[in-house]
Amino acid sequence: MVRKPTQQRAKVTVDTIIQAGFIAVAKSGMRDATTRQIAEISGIGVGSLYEYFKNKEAIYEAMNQRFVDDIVLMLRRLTPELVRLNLQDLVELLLRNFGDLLQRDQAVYLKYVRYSRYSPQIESALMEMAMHYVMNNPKYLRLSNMPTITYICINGGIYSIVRHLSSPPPNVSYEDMVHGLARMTTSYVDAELARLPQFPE
Amino acid sequence: MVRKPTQQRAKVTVDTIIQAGFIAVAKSGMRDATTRQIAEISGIGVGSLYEYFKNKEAIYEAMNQRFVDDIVLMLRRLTPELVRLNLQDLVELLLRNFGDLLQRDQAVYLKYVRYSRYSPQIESALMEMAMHYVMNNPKYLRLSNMPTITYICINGGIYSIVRHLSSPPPNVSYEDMVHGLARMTTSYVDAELARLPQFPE
Amino acid sequence: MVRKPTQQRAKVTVDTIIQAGFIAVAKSGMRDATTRQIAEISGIGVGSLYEYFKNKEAIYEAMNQRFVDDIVLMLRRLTPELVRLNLQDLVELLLRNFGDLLQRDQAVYLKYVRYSRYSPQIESALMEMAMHYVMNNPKYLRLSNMPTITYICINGGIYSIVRHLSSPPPNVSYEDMVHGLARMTTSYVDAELARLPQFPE
Amino acid sequence: MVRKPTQQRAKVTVDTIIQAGFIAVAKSGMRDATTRQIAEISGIGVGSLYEYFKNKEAIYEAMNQRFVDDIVLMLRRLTPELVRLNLQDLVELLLRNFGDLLQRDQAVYLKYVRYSRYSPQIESALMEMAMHYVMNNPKYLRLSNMPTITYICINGGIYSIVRHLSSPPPNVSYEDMVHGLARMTTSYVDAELARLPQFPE
DNA sequence: TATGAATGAGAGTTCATTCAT
DNA sequence: TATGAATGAACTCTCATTCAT
Repeated sequence: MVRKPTQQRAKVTVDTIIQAGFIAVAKSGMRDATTRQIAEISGIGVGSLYEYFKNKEAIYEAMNQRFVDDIVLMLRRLTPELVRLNLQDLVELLLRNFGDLLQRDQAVYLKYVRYSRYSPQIESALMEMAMHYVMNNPKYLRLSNMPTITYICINGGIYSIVRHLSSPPPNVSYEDMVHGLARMTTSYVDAELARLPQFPE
Repeated sequence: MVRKPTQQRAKVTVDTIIQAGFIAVAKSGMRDATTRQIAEISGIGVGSLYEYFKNKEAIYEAMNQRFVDDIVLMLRRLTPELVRLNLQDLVELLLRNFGDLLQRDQAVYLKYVRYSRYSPQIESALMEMAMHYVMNNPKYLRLSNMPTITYICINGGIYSIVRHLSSPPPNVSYEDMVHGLARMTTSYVDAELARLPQFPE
Repeated sequence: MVRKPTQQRAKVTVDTIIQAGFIAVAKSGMRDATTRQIAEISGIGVGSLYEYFKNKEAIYEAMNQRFVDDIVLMLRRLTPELVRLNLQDLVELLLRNFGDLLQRDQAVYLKYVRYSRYSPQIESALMEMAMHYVMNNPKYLRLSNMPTITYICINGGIYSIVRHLSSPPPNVSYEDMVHGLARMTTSYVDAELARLPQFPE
Repeated sequence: MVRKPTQQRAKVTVDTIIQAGFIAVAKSGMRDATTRQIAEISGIGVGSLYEYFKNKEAIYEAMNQRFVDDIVLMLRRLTPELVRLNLQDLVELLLRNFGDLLQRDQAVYLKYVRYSRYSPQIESALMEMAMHYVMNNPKYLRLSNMPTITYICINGGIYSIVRHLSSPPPNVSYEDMVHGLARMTTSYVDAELARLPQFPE
């Protein structure tokens, strides 16, 4: 208790740098953000950056990891609740949480997401959640083209929301988007279920 | 008649540079593509680049314009045919044409699209096409939330296709994507129509 | 004749840079000479350095090559004359020429030689000369320990001269050195000859 | 009596740092050895380096001093024995001791010697030894060009040995070197004696 | 006294842009 | 008009040195 644990001080500094990285990228874009800029925003010297990260690329990698971790964490936390909802509510809750994540902290994630490479970890977390959902709602088990449906709804949904948040058009509100995407998903899934030969739900 | 008019020679050189720009960006990414590289691919001197473009940014802008123009041109050409199709076929034809455009010339557009900013011109062209379609298929006039539907289907559809072409997952084929997106669109639209109070079609 | 050949202009610039490199190293030492300094002395921009050399190390390598080439050239030019002299005169002529080479151009070579790695090319050129000499003076053929003698006389001689030129002691003149090294060589060789069993020369 | 006097503890640390300096320079060269590296090898913190030395340069100076001291010490210890030997044996004994010094402790001195500036202290110690030798062997008193002879034999001898140890050539053994240098010295000195006008020994 | 995290000047290097030819 | 050698601002990264603990 006398002196601060080295471990923790370093952790804080690393966090500060990563956060500064997001701010710099949000401000200047990934291409034009400089190590000096990141150092300045962090409030530390350029040299210190290199005490914690091998090089600039390593900062970007840590940023990406942070982003991915935050999304995965959100998904894991939400899953127990999601699996109990109907599809419409699931999509709405998911999108709202996703939107909030993107917009917190001056929307740095929203601005960053443009530069982020697609992460298999996010993919896995989403798949895991989907599997839990299907296990709780076995009627969807009959859908043979689940992968396609999932791929389309997830990618289309995420991108639509991101794009909408980034530059919202005048005639479509965020509420419209959330409802719309939820309805798109449910109607698509229902239509696919309806096409199945027998035993309609 | 012996030598080509200056105007046209210049046009050809500009085209060459733009095409070289796409190749350079496809190869090195937008951040790492250099003017030297573009000049080399073009087969002209670095200095000459600046005869035709104010600076590097101007080349990127011209590239974006070329990309946008090609898409808009494709849309305009396709519209007369599209408006006569049912929704399912419309989406499929549109996506196939879009996919072809992205993949031609060593898929430079596909690699470029990651860096392209969203264009209101493409938006307009799509809206225009949609309007023509609705005028030819008046039943859709009753949909009050057309903007939302369009926004979602267009953005979601385009992004899903781009992502799929860029890194196709093992368990979803391109055919699956095209059919799936078409079905997603139709079922979504049909569901919205079904929700309308009276006079079902 | 109308325009300067590109080849030659480049050659001149490369030479200028190499020469500037020697001046910079002479002034600041190899460790503290900077690319900026070399550029300034050359009278060209920093960037231009990299038009002609991959990196700083490449400049140092070119400097070393230049140094080696100059010594080898001197040796080759001198050989026909040297082989006709007696040992005493050979050593004196060689050392004087070597001394002049080191001291020309503000003695940049003399200051540089401290940092130069030993070159097999110089070694070869000296050996070649020695072989020519022995062929013209067959009595030395009887020396079985020629390699040792050569190694000692060459290394010892060169280093003594370099050190003397770099910081001459008050009580030994350059003339003393030249004579002394010549006499050292001859008496050493003569002594070795004298030790041989029979047929004194 | 329980804990060592501060004075001595400091002495030990200084020694450790100097030794670490030699190891670092042997490993990375004088240009690329860093204070961090020296601290690491020492097993002490970077900051502590500056408790004992004003700056990096001071460490290098202490290293040089240590090197010089070791050589001078060796010379002083050897002198009583040397002055009783003939020239041939003197040179051989001296060179063998010098060679051993350079090669002990992973040959750090041998690797360091390349960077060491020439020391007047070593010079003096050698001169002192030479003077003792001449006083014990008065026949050499007649040599008027003693300084030149000494300068040449010492510099040439030392450098030849250092270079040979650093990269031994295939056809000259260390024994060859020691004998050769001894013979070179004796024959040179004898020849100079022989040139003197009268009273041959 | 001992530490090592923090510092920032300055290193090597790149590259969009210019301009004499 | 076409060129590419020349430029230098600005980048990433290193490391001798400091200082709060």
